Amino acid sequence: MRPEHIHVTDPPLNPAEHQDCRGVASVLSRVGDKWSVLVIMLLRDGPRRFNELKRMINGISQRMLTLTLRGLERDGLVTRTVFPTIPPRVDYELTDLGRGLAVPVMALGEWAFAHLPQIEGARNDFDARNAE
Amino acid sequence: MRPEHIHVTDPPLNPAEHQDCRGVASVLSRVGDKWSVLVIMLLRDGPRRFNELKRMINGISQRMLTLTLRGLERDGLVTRTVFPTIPPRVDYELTDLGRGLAVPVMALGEWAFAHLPQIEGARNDFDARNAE
DNA sequence: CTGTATCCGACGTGATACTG
DNA sequence: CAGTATCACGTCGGATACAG
Repeated sequence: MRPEHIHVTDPPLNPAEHQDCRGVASVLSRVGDKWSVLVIMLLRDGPRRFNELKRMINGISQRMLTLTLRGLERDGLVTRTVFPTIPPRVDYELTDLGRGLAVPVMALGEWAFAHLPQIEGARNDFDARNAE
Repeated sequence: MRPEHIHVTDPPLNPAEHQDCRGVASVLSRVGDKWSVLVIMLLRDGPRRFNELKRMINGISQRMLTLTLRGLERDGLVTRTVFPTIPPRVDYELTDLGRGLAVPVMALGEWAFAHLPQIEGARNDFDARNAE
């Protein structure tokens, strides 16, 4: 979920750029992980409770939802507010940063959705050629 | 990406939408993997040979470069052309599809770059609070 | 030069059981 | 309800050796 050391081009890269590269990669890897984007999209409509999210994402385990939300919270993309009631209630809500991230992610998602046929076609062709 | 194609709500989800969701996720996961985006960015300036890429991405193993390029080729994002010379020469080049993907990926990358300070700040705060 | 084959450790993910 | 703890398994990525 959080790959460090990403890449190091030879001489033409100063330490500052190197840091940036790793940082950007860490954000990209968050987008690529299995549940984060899904959670962000669900939170765009407003705050949600833990089990509410769990039910909406049919198929996620309690453990992975917790880990995903912790990761998003750590990056400042989501806030976690606990209501000290019984039974306990915890709301998760997108921060401004999280809503900002949602914009380019949506663009990427829409591109993916629009070109899914092409990509899946290419995969089928490739697999067919490879199977010969 | 439209919400209805992202989340997997419980009853209100037909098989077709579910397929779309998985497809989009597979594209997102490609963006999140360790080397693919980097390779795509390097290929934006034109075709490159295998070892040329390997040298540019100091730190990638031969194995991972091969696997990454195969994956990109399979998805129709990159073409692989072999020159039957001695020694052999193989050129990799972005397809139109690949160049198209580069656009939203760049947007995401620029957002990440611009907000890196905020994200890293949030991480530090979170880790500091957690360390208490 | 451009790969493939193999081994291995690290990590991500899920299932299950337990707690405040 | 909202987690934490533990285990088990599969995949990912790197190192190395070898091949066409």
